[in-house]
Amino acid sequence: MLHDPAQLDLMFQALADPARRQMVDRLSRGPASVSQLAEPLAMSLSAVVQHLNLLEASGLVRTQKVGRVRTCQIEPKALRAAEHWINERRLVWERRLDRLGDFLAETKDKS
Amino acid sequence: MLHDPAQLDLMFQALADPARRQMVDRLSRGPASVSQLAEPLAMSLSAVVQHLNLLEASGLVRTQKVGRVRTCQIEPKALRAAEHWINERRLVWERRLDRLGDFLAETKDKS
DNA sequence: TTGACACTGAAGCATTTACTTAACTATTGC
DNA sequence: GCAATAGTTAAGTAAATGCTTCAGTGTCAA
Repeated sequence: MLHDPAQLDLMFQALADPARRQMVDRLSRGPASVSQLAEPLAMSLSAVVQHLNLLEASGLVRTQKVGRVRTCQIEPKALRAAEHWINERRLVWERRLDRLGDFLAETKDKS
Repeated sequence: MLHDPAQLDLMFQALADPARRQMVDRLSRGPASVSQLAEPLAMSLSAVVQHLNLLEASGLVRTQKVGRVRTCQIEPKALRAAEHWINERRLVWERRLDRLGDFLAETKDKS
């Protein structure tokens, strides 16, 4: 379910926005309420809630409401999925380059 | 220069689109021309060029034109930068959880 | 040199995004 | 109870995005 392309789509889209990345950054240092998340951002609380909803839909952030405060925290599994996608592609490419290097070295030896 | 926030912004934004991720995926398996990139995509060549320009501006893809064909390839350094951003945040969070776990285990011992 | 090929660029258009404000609900502390 | 707090929801809007089509520009091959 974590490698579901639709979910991956939501995650990368969520990470595409600077404000949302700032929120993720803040949350990486520990849980926070909606207002705490909003504090450093130059936008209305409402806008922050909308960003937060996206982050939650993407699976990157999990929240729970106790009383009137909603506490947010990072979901490292989701982060790992995005990380994994990138890593995979990079490795495929780099292995390719290695093989190419080996091939060139070999043909050079034989010349 | 790779951790320049503006560049990071462009990279995540570039990765947010499914078509562009598909292009990166294709390129991870080896270089390709614009038409080759376009082939599996259900959109005009022109649209593909526009996506490609974004990918190039983000630093994720490098291209060079020889004669009339533009050959594209992945820039693994850029991929690594995006990967690194995510990894960093995830690790900070997970280290936090570990410390919290240690703390809880300790206080439990003392009870 | 002529026609096909591989793009490129500009203009236009529909949709989505990132906000805003304003009105509202549910908790909490006094 | 009542005001302040914390968040939610809806509606509206301006700008950005992801396309399209069409009219090019070079390059190559016969």
